[in-house]
Amino acid sequence: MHALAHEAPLTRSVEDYLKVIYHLSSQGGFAATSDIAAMLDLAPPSVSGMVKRLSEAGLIEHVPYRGVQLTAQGRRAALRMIRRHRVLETYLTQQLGYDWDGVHAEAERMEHAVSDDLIERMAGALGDPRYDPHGEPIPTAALEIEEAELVRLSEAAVGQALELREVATQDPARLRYLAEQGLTPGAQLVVTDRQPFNGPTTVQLRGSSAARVVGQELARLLLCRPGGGDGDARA
Amino acid sequence: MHALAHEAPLTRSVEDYLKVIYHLSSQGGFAATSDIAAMLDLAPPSVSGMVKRLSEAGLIEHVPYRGVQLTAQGRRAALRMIRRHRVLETYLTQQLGYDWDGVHAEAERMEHAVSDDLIERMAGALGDPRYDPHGEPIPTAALEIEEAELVRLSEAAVGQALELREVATQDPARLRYLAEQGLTPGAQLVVTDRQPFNGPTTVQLRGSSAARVVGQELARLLLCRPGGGDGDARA
DNA sequence: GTCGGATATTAGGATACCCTAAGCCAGCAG
DNA sequence: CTGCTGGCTTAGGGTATCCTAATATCCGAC
Repeated sequence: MHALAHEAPLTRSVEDYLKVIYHLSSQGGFAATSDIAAMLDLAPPSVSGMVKRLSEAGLIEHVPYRGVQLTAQGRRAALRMIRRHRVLETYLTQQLGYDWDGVHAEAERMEHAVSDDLIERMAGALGDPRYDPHGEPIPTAALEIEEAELVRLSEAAVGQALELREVATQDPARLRYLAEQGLTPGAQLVVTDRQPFNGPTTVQLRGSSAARVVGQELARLLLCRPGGGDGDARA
Repeated sequence: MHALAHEAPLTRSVEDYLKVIYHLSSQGGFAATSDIAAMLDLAPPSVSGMVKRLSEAGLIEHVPYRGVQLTAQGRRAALRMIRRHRVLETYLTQQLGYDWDGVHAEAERMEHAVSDDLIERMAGALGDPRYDPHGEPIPTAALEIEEAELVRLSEAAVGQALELREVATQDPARLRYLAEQGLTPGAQLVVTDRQPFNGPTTVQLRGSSAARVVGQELARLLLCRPGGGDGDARA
């Protein structure tokens, strides 16, 4: 009989913690408290305190001096916030004229305030979108999320054809620059060159037949699906 | 040199207090702390504490044992919240299919979370509406609000032609019932009868040629403009 | 003109969250 | 295998908001 069925509603802080823990632990297993602190711009002791509360609430598992991981319950709560955020970003962009680089902050505040009902209405009005403006997959209402096999542009082999799928930053300046370069989700590209020692990657943009040189920092943010759309791609 | 130009951003609680103080003091001069407590569903001492902070912040004037009034600054902050709330209600109703009786709670939460920019985008998308779904006037972006001369249906003279302008409640059950009766803003009506001793008012609905009997409690919520629309009305 | 009850305020405490400063632990350097 | 350093946690405060219980004030009834 569902032990903690009626949890108290989560506070804004808790929702934010869960979201960053989700992101930090999505690759490796544990999220370090100092990384959580850095992401939320808090002092590490504040995180230790919250970590205790979260693990008492059954939302995370804490291994002292190692880090934290989400429980199933915590993961659900995190995915719910991610769905909210991404639906909001998509709605604000498509319906209210926000730019993809300015929409993050607004969604960040709204995601704590709106009802699930509103989110579903927005999603419905948009035809249940599967990706947000940055190309990130939107969890379904049932909180299932697509786990795509994406490679960072910084690691793609020279000669490979790719489709740009995700731009993994919310920084407005970087987003604006990348958009100017035509590097938005859906862009078809071929890696034509990479300089050694973490040097820049050069890509050919299909459609515009233009070349772009992308430094390593930005190339790491560009998540691509191999075999982009045409050319020799077959697989 | 604008003394307190850069006030700290107001908290949600403060925003809520200012809004109810605005409503409570809009008629008479002072809002009583017990009335504020009742409206916000708080214990009176909590209000006393907040009242002290608000008056230190220059948002209200407090006369001990009498009540509070908004300062010019507090009034501006209250009107800003009222604009936000009413724009949100209008947007949610017109763009996302909310009913006029269900929209209040959603707007109540969102009004604390969204940016002014979003409010103006929503207002723009709606063509800068002047009234919300309940007929209440929406303050302009410059925070000017229409002060209409409205009479309560419960006090209108028998025989008078009226236009229903505002429905002064947010209670979903009452709103739903009134909508079923065709009593929504814009309805044209004529008072045909009133029973004594705070008895019900009977109105004739133009257009539907139907009669409605409205008890005193509800009739007090229906704010009307005299000389409704047609018939002998000329003024 | 004083008493009593309603209303308001002060006193004292709880919670959730944040911080800085001080102490603890794990694992690598030697 | 010992000691140091950096990351983590505990200790101790601070703010904002709420509460209950106790006290103060106002005002109409008599």
